Amino acid sequence: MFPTRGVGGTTVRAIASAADVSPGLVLHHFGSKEGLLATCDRYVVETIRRYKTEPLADGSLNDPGFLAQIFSIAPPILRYLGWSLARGSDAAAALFDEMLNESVRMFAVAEEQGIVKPTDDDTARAAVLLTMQLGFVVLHDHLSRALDTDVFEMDGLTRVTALMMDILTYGLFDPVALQSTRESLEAATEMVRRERRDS
Amino acid sequence: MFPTRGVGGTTVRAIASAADVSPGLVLHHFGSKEGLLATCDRYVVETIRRYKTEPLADGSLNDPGFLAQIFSIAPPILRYLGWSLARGSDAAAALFDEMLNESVRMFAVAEEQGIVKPTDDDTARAAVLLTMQLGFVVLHDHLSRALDTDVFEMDGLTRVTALMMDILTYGLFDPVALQSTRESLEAATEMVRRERRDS
DNA sequence: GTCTATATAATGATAGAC
DNA sequence: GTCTATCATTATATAGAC
Repeated sequence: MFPTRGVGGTTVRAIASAADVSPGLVLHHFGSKEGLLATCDRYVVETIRRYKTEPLADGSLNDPGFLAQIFSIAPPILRYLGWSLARGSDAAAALFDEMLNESVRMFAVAEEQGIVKPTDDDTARAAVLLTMQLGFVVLHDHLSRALDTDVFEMDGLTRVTALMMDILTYGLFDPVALQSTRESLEAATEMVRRERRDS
Repeated sequence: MFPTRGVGGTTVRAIASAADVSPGLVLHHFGSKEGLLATCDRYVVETIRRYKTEPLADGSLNDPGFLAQIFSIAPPILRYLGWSLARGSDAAAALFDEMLNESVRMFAVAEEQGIVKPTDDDTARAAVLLTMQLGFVVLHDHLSRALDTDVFEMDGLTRVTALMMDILTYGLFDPVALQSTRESLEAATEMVRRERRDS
């Protein structure tokens, strides 16, 4: 209910009623609404941790059995994760950081093997990549609307993953565009710096 | 205040106090808290629309003067946009759809020019790309933490944009990994389909 | 563990004066 | 346009019985 109605929009009463217990019991267990929220955050993050972190972090979705499991639990868990990541819960932040470390480590290995080209900015590259990969988890609603499929259900998830891997493998922008973007960025930065210096 | 404290956590009183007016006046103007929220949503989306949509949608950041402007207004606007996109406001959804259309159109042109290779799934590719590009807007907090810079400020924004363009131009995964991922996905999908058929 | 009943506090919204 | 005062509602949380 939290991702759907928001934390303010989700009342203890509604939770209790959905669980077919009294509001008092909910508070008795979790201490407070905040306590319940934190427990939910931890539960979801733990679940994902348990089902392995790497597949999302490095894109190496390579075990069919594992994937099949993912498919079955995915929708509600992913929905909550996206929401949790967006609001910046402690648990989600910790998970993000773990995934980033994992990713950096794997890139270091891949670089050594000459599979990816080295950068002078590894952490940043891995971090940007991670936000790109997690983008669809957070924006699943918009993506689902655009594709007219629930991207957290098996078919949608497969389709999106394949598309994403393809983009991240071959790229799709023109090198010329990249160059001109770089130049524009530099020019703009200079422009602003000068303005700021002058004032 | 909405992106920072959430809609439930932002009271009309707090808003009024920040604006140095009475709570009554706020409600008098916007009718209700919901009304104010919707107005904020529209304002931000309108602002972005005015400062052009394309740069985010297609990555063609090519006008230094425009970029310089963006830098100056970016932080609060982008923060609100990310939040708005994540909670799925109507205004943000509309903006997403517009950006997607724009992107699809540009890809069609680019394909004709042979700059990007054709796909059998254009809309989906553009949509996935868009969620990847917007990922950092929604996850800016985590990215900023990882890079130890505010990615909505000029320097961070420049750095992230350059990195993202690079990834989207040259890619960085190994084609071998792509192939094995595809096979795994297919195998997993088959596995689940069989299971579902049997039960 | 579970419920009912209740305390307390805070919120969105309204009414009416200036 | 703007304020003050206030209402009515609703929410979280507590206390105590079973």
